[in-house]
Amino acid sequence: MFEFKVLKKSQRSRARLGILKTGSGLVETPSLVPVATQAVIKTLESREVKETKTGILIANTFHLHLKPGEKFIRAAGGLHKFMNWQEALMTDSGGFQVFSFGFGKDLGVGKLLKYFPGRNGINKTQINKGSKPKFLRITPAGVWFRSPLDGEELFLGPRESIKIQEKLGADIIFSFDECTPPLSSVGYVKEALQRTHNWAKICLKVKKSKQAIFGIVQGSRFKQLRQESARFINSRPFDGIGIGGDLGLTKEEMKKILNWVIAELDAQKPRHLLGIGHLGDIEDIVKSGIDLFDCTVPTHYARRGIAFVGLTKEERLDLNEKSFLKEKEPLDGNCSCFVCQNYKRNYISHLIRAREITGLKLLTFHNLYFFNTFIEKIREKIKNGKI
RNA sequence: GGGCAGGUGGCGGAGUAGUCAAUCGCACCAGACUGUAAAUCUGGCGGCCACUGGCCUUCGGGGGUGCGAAUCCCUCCCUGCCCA
Repeated sequence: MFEFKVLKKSQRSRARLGILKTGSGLVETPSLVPVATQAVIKTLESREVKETKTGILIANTFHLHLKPGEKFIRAAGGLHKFMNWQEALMTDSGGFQVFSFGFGKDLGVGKLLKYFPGRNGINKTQINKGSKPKFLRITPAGVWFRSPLDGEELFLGPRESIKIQEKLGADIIFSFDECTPPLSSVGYVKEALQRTHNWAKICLKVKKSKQAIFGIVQGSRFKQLRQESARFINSRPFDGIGIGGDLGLTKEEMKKILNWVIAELDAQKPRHLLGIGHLGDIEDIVKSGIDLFDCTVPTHYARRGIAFVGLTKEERLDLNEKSFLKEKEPLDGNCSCFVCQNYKRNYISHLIRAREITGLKLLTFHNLYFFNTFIEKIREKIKNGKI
């Protein structure tokens, strides 16, 4: 069962308020989708995740295929049962790993580039037509990876990804794509886009389950390719649209790219922006018309000791700093999360500095609650016609 | 009282005459992290400045020998271990 309903469209932007109905539960949109790569929000158990106002998670095909293997998860009754998460659930297809274990690893870059031409010895374009990553082999049929666990070769293509995702049994699955790096030439991206589109067709064809499936738009920072990809993916019978790949060098460029893509999409389909979601990005992407977005920032930063706080503008506290040992207030005086109601900065800082895992847990809990509350307010703003 | 070992920057610990303001680790400070990497990466870390360089003050205290010492000599103080 899958249904998406737009409840309200903003008059001031492309922002919209919606509701996503899955077999496992309702999700109010716009919504953050916290990342549970290994079928867990690191440091939290499912009941705690729910207490952070999270209603949907995304797990990862590639990682769960490697460990423990989809057959164990299927035998356990599927991901929901396996991880005791009865709410909505997505699985990412493994397409991002084509980038992160491929060119991303070779060049030591993320999908958002902080390097600029001429600096750090990196030129703007390093991936040209015919370029090949060192550690994996991209073929028209799919991708040969080397297992990061034992070095064994393994093949993941559209068929494999869908079969695995069917066994994992999330409510929403993604088509297998190639996430291109931010240093790609137009020639390379064109080539990769061919593959991604071809794989999208195969994914639709081989899927037998009743799971909803989202196609993924690629095309990097190139207008023609983004538009072409958006039209293509939009024209296929996907239940929703994912937008992936790199989104330029600046926030302005990201907005521009989202506008190119979203202008081509049917309004009734949900749009999921893959891997973006710093606090400072959220309002912008929502205004661009994004309904769902997954991001590791709240959870990943938590494990670096960073708490996100602040009523109006984003502030970060680095609890590694010794000075917090003196502070007797909660992380955020305006936050009503369990952590802010019960623990103070001094103690959390101590836990982080002492490398106690509970510190990571408290920050993870707070950050997720904080992000979800932030987005709740954005939904409120759409409802009230403010954005 | 005697013997041995040793005292280096916040801590641990290199260096044992010039290339030493002094390797390195920890701690500390600053920055980074966007379809996850359980704690990572980058930079700084004596002071001052006209800061791709220069100046000043440092290697337990004091005094020597050298053109030149954290490094050699004398002396004092302190620490650890062993003997009495």
